[in-house]
Amino acid sequence: MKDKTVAWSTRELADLAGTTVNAVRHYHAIGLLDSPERCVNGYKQYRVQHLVRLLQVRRLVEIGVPLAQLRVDEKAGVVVMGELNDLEARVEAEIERLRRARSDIASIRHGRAPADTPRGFESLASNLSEIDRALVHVMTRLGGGGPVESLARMLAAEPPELREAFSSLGADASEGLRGHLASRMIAAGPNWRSAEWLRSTHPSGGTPSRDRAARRAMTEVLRELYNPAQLDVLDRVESGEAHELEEELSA
Amino acid sequence: MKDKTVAWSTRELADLAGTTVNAVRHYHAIGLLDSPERCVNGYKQYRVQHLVRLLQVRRLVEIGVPLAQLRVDEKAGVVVMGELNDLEARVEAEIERLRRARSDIASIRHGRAPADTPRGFESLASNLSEIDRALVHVMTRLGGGGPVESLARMLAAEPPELREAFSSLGADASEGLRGHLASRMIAAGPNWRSAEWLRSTHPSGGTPSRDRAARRAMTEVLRELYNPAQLDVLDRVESGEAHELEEELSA
DNA sequence: TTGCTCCTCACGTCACGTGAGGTGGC
DNA sequence: TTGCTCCTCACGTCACGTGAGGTGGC
Repeated sequence: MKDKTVAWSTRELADLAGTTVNAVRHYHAIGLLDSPERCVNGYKQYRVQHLVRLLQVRRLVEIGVPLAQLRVDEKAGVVVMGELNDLEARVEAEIERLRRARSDIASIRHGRAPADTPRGFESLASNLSEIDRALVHVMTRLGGGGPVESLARMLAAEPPELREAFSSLGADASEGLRGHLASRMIAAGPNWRSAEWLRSTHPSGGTPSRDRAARRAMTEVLRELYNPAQLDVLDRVESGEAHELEEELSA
Repeated sequence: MKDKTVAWSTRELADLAGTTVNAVRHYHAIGLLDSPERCVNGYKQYRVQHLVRLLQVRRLVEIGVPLAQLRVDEKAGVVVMGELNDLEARVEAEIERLRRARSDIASIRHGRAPADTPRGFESLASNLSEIDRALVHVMTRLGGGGPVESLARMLAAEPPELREAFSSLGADASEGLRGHLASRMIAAGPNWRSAEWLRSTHPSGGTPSRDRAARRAMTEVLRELYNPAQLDVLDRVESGEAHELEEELSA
């Protein structure tokens, strides 16, 4: 019979294995660690077998194996019930997700943009009104996370004084003012505040019903964010652009 | 007064924002999303303001901001209560952790090693007995995650037939057999089955009491894993090596 | 009447962490 | 007696997911 001169308490075992007493107790609760003998006062007396088992479990946890995939076999010890293949794929996917997050955070910090700025607009966001930012949020999302660069380019190309003029246009702006602003916006290039972008970037990004819902939502959002005069200007810009396109084609 | 011709149900809102109805309800529960008006039948009627708010929250969740750090201000919208600096550091640390995990998984798969093999032993583990693997587990952990290469080198240098001879040594092996095996092991190079490694790799890796506990644990583990004959051989190897060292020094 | 969508609780998940309340040896 | 360590429940965490049980319009 072996001597049993040395035994470890829960804390000692946890320290030796570089983990916590709560983790040890948790592994007992889910059956990954056998109950050790008790001292007269009820204290647990862990031995080498428990330390080895605990180290095996901890190592598997370290590489990301879910505890639910572990079984204990009397002779084989701890057995993993899943494929390392799948585990590696999950870890890989998670790394990719976090890499994107880190890159986005860095861009947001670098561009001094609001924390919720969508990807691709970090350097532009600080120049936008809250309303325009809200529209960008909606557009990028309704675009299905698709090509966001064309929208960013249009935004970057918009002259600041023109953006300011549009943003501050009163709901009761005169016919002349509206017409003038519309002409300036047509001359300045393509209009980004338009559901047109949705049609171009994802002609059929999802199911037809999803597309329809997205376009209807876009129209609703424009109607909510801008006042009647601004909406009128946007209408004129859109039909004006269409008119220009026609002229170009017939030329 | 604005027309209210269009409103979205919970599912429609969730679909537009690319999330789930449960997430939307959760944001209501923790006060991140205002309750919308209800239709006569009790159905929720979400509007543009809710969509914008939801998109802001989702974007912040995407980059990893904990929901507990979000507050809603009537005019400023969603406000982040933490530093992006800290967030970036946390994400960075998590990426590093997962990278190590991925790299370890790849090594384990490549070396066809058991899933719980400690880092650095992936290519050696398949040649070890369960008992030797258990010892490696304990040693790497008690070494405090320190320089594991010297141990791996000693293991790699051990001739397979010698390892086999030691592993299969019966508890009642004769004096002659034990002496012979000890000589062969001394000749083969430094002995890895020894608490000596602990002393060399971390002369003071933690507090003195932690060091003492680690060495005592190591001794206990050896006594549990190997039989009396094997332990006797290990003793002889250790004192023999000391003897050799002495001779070397006096020469 | 059947299916479909919506609603509101209440409880589950995952790997532990955090007290609460009590014991035992110095 | 005070401090310290150990013990066992029971409940908390985080961001939702999952039924259960009921309603309303076609």
